[in-house]
Amino acid sequence: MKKSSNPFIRNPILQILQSKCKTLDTYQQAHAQIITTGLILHTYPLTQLLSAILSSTLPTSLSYALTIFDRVPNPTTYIFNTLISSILTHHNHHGQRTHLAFSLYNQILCIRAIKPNSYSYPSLFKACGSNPIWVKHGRALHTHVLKFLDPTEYDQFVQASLVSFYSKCGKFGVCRYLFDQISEPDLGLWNSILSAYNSSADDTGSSMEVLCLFSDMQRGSKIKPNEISFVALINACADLGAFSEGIWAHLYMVKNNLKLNRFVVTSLIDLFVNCGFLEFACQVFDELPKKDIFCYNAMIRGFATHGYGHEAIDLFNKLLLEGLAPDDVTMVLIISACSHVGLVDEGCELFYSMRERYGVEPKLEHYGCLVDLLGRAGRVNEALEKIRAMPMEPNAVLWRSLLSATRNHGNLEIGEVALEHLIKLEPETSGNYVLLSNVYADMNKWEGVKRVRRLMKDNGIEKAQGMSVVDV
DNA sequence: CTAGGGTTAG
Repeated sequence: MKKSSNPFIRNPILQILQSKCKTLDTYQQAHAQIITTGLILHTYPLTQLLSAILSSTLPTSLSYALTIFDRVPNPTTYIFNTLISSILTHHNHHGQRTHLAFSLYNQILCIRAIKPNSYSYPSLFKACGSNPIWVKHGRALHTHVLKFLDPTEYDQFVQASLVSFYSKCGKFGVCRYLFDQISEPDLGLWNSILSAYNSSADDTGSSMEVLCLFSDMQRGSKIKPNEISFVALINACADLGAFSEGIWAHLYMVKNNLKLNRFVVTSLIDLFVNCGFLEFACQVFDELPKKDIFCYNAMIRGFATHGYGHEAIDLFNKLLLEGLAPDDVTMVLIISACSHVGLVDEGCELFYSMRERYGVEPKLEHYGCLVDLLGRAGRVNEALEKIRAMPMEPNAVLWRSLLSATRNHGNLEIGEVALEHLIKLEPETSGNYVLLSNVYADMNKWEGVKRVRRLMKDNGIEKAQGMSVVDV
């Protein structure tokens, strides 16, 4: 009933906008008609035009929309809100337009006749959560919510976006506090708290918490979990290795006709891989019609961690054939898969071509793979050269990888170099001193042994029990 | 009246 009160809903010009109009020309024609018919003076048609332009793939869409907007004499909150969320959802890759969205929000505050409403906030909180630069602004925005929204406006959308925002900046206590204040959370809110505990997965307690929350949600029985809820649940099961709970989730989804979409399948692959059922992982992977890089990465990781390096590499080639772009994670997985099956040259080749061929900038982890690759193959000198030529500071993982290569292939000199660096990076780890001392002993460098003992004393390290530093 | 939230790997 209420929808029919919108007099513009069946307007043919607007219907053209809502259909697929692809070229700039089409938008300009619609724009011209909206002006000549006077529709431009009405908020709704104007907003339709703006959001159609902003959701298009035209390279000039943002500036075009802003040009139109600049000529609007008295923009309403509704227009601002649409503009803000369209910009954030369609033009905010890498967060480069968050600033623009905030300046539009500020304009709402500056215009005396209007004020923000509950639609103004969710997309802004979402943007603030996705980039640490904007966390401060998100917190400030929270105070605005309390200041400008009256309790009836403070709805589940705003609350869900707040819970999710605080979870992305690691404030899980705040998430829980906000969530517990809500007497009847809707599905979106349940999902935001489930995902919040899901992403704090550094302690297993939070995965247990996801299982508990999930059953709390079901106890009320008013709320039916959807795909998003199950992604959180299955991820938690994967983290805990809770195979039977995971299987239950999988079966529930199938029985209740929930879609095994790419998010769900990725979490199922992790579950099955972590529980040691690689065949199940393959099965859900194969049955997924539209795979993205995340699914592939999960499946490649599955093969690689179970020792199937060649299958991992085959899958990598399949992903390329499908026209998907490998990302930095793919490259880590695939280079280390090469390393594990002894395809040293192939691995090096992948490393050296990753920037040019796949557009992935080598990061510290990739150098780690390279060092591992060369080190396992006994090319210890070469590995050291690579570490020295890296554009960033090598970390302890890298030096340790080199160290273990020197131990497997008997190279005391480079072992010494690696340990010197390890001791600098981790002066607290007594084992490093012990190993270095042993290296010196093996080399008959007794003054080295003495130096290590002095170094230990200077750094306040006691000999660990059961380990002996060679006595001179 | 119209608009907004909750999903992806070491």
